[in-house]
Amino acid sequence: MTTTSTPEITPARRRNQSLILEAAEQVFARHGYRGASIQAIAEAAGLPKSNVLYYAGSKRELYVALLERMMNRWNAMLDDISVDDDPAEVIEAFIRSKMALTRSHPQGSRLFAAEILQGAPFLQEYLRGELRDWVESRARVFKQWAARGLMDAVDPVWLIFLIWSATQHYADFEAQVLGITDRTALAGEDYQAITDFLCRVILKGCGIVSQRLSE
Amino acid sequence: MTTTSTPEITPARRRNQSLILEAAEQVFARHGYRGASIQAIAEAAGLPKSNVLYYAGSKRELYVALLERMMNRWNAMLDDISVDDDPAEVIEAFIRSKMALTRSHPQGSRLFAAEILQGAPFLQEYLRGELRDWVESRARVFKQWAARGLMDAVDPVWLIFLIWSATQHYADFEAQVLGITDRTALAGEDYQAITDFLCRVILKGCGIVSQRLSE
DNA sequence: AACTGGATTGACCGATCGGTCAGCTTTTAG
DNA sequence: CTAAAAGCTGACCGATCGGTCAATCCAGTT
Repeated sequence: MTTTSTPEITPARRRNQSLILEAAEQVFARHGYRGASIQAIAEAAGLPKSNVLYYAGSKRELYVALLERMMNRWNAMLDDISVDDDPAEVIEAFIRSKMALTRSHPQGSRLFAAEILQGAPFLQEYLRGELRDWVESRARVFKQWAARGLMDAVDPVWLIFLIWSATQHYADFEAQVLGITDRTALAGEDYQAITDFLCRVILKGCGIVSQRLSE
Repeated sequence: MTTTSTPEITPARRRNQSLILEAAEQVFARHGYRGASIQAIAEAAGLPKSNVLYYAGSKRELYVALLERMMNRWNAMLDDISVDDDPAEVIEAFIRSKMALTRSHPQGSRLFAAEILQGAPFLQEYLRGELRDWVESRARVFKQWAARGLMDAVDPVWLIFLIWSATQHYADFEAQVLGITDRTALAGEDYQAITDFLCRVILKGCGIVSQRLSE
């Protein structure tokens, strides 16, 4: 009620909350919901366990807050499309923005993967609601493009899953990618090369001719 | 005495070991190493906790045994190739066998994913050794094919990751796939359609002309 | 100086964790 | 048959789990 209007409400509060969120995202992503312990999160944040619970409320609330933050990032990426758009542009932008999300928020991506791996107990509703609707609306446009001869008549849903999986892979399986390529981290140019590769193969593979991707 | 006329060496032993392995694979895949509890495994197997430990020895031993079983399945899939082989045949067989593994052993695939998600603490050596060698040998052949004009000059390692991720997705993200497609399980014809889709898009996307994939 | 309301944390709770072990039952060997 | 071996499991152990709480701390305000 009696909110201090103009200045900073709580200087240290935001800092600690941010510390906790980042630490929790890391631990939940690595060990899943059950495997994560508040003690481990507290140590990663450099705070006592009680302080983590003071800000987070409970383990469940903390986990849900992290999922919501990640789904907001995800939703911010999903803009609408129309039949009159250029398939090449739309699908390339789709691949690039998904890859950018994977790259900018690898922990969040892995958190999402861990949630799905354990059967999506907290995201069932989102998957069967919002996300399904979004996929179906895209699928309809893809089919219209195919009918107009702008791309091959591939199943749009499998295509969307292909793009999701191929990009998501570089967050979820980072340990494998780094181990096999003998790196300690993927550089910006690596992400650039991978994104270009995926755009090229997927667009060509679906018979989408792009005037912007020369070669 | 009059129990079995069949000459099995250990009747109940194999049965219980099998029960435990299947139950453990399910629980480890869902909740990761730390999140899995022996109690949960025991309940899934329908045995008392002590009995699980009697056969498994320890949680770690059980987990390692499951990883080894899965890596054996994986290795059984990896046959050698030569420059003189047909790229279309080899890569299509690659996609199909990887998809068959995903389909026949989804729990094992998810177990592998959970292991990689937590930073591959038990599989580091395998990834940086055997598997890296295998990828590099394949990569060399792919490059030779490209030099001979049999396929586009794409980076072979990104291509291998594309195939792995696109197929692995249908085990690891099964909950998402089922939620979005409004199914309770993927049917055999679904797997058939997805596999055909992936072969078609990836082969075409890499500029590999196959005489067997008509249309 | 006294007051105050949020921030902080050590101590503690019952539940569950992985693992041990003594003792029971069942199977096998002689 | 008996005895030894193997299979099995309830009871229990110290450690850790998520969570609570009372006590303390601290920056403003009066």
